[in-house]
Amino acid sequence: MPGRKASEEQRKREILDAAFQVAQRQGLHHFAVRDVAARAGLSTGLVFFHFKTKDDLLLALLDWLLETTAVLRLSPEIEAIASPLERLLALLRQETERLTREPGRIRLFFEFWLLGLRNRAVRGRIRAELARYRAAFRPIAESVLAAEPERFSTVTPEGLASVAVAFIKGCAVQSVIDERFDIEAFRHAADALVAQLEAATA
Amino acid sequence: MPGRKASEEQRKREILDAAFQVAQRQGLHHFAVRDVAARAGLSTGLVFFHFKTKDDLLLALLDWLLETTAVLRLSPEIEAIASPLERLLALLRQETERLTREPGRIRLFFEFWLLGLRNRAVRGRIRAELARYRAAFRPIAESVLAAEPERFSTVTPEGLASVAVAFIKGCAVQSVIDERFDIEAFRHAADALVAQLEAATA
DNA sequence: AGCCTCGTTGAGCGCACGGTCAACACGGAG
DNA sequence: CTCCGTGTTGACCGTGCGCTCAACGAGGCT
Repeated sequence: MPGRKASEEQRKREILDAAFQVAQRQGLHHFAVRDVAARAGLSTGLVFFHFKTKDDLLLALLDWLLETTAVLRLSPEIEAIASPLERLLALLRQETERLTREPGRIRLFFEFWLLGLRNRAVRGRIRAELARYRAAFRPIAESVLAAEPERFSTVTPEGLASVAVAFIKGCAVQSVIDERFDIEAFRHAADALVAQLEAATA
Repeated sequence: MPGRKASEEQRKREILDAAFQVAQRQGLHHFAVRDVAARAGLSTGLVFFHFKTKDDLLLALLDWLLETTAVLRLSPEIEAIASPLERLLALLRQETERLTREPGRIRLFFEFWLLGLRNRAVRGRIRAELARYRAAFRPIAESVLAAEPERFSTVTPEGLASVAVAFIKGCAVQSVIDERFDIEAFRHAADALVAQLEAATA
């Protein structure tokens, strides 16, 4: 008897924990509410009592993932770095390291990303997350563009920020599906390109 | 009566055409063999007669997608370009343009990519496709590294090629889910970075 | 004690879908 | 014409899953 009359918030956490484990093991494609309940040691009806529908549960899981995953958010330490280019390098290192440390969370993010193609609510959250991500690169982009305004006249800060995001997401696309993908080599190459930027802004 | 006793190859093409349409409309998540048969105007049993199982049908669809999609293959015209950096620009332009012209195929590729996380046969094909893709950038990467060997001593051609692939895939990750994503701005920013490379190799 | 609220249960309904199969139709070989 | 192989059909089965619901039980309030 795994506890009766638990508080609502506590129960929801238990269920979300179980949902996260099920989603990681089976993927969203084979994500079944029954399995979540079983893993949490609860009845299926109770899960539907707290989350009215499967879609609601998935949305709550996505919100929880985005809130608790530092992967896609900026840590305070990195936000404190003043130099834009050093922030760029720190972000790049943080994200590429997490690809090997927490592949499950990244995979789950991409599962939701794909789900967002067909589900409006999910799509909105993924879009917001990517926009937040790009916003973190805006200071870097602006300082780069300010260094050579005539050469980069047609380049927008948002465009440059989206390139930076593409670096990381594109690395994930390759590494998530291929454990032999050499992330270290990718990181070195990216560092070299940043060095090019430094030469241009200096 | 949509034709009886068609040749095996012809029937398979009809079924694959229908499968492609169903996959594009419903996504692989809701891909049902029944729907494929209905769209092709055939019975469900016949689909299973030509493709023993749903997985077989999906694999055949993936093979067909990779063969017929120039998105992920190099067109002969681009292969003919001698200058590595111009090839890079041509590839970049071709791929970013296709993101707006054929979003369905790119979406389907990513659906298979995700399916590959849990299906070994699919994973093998996706890995091979990404490897082929990186191989196309090897000449560019090698010429860049040869220009400044001491600065890029720790950078491998494969690593630099994977960065190039990340450019494109990372752009797709953002644009596929957000029709307001400004691909033109991304292209301009990427062009500017290539210009930096040119300055370094010159 | 009596009762009301509400967290909790698990059997069960309805449906969608993968896969099967007995029957059938058509064409060609003998 | 008969017979056989093969393309073709669609009803059907089994299963898995989203979701419901009647029933239960543990506090708390009067």
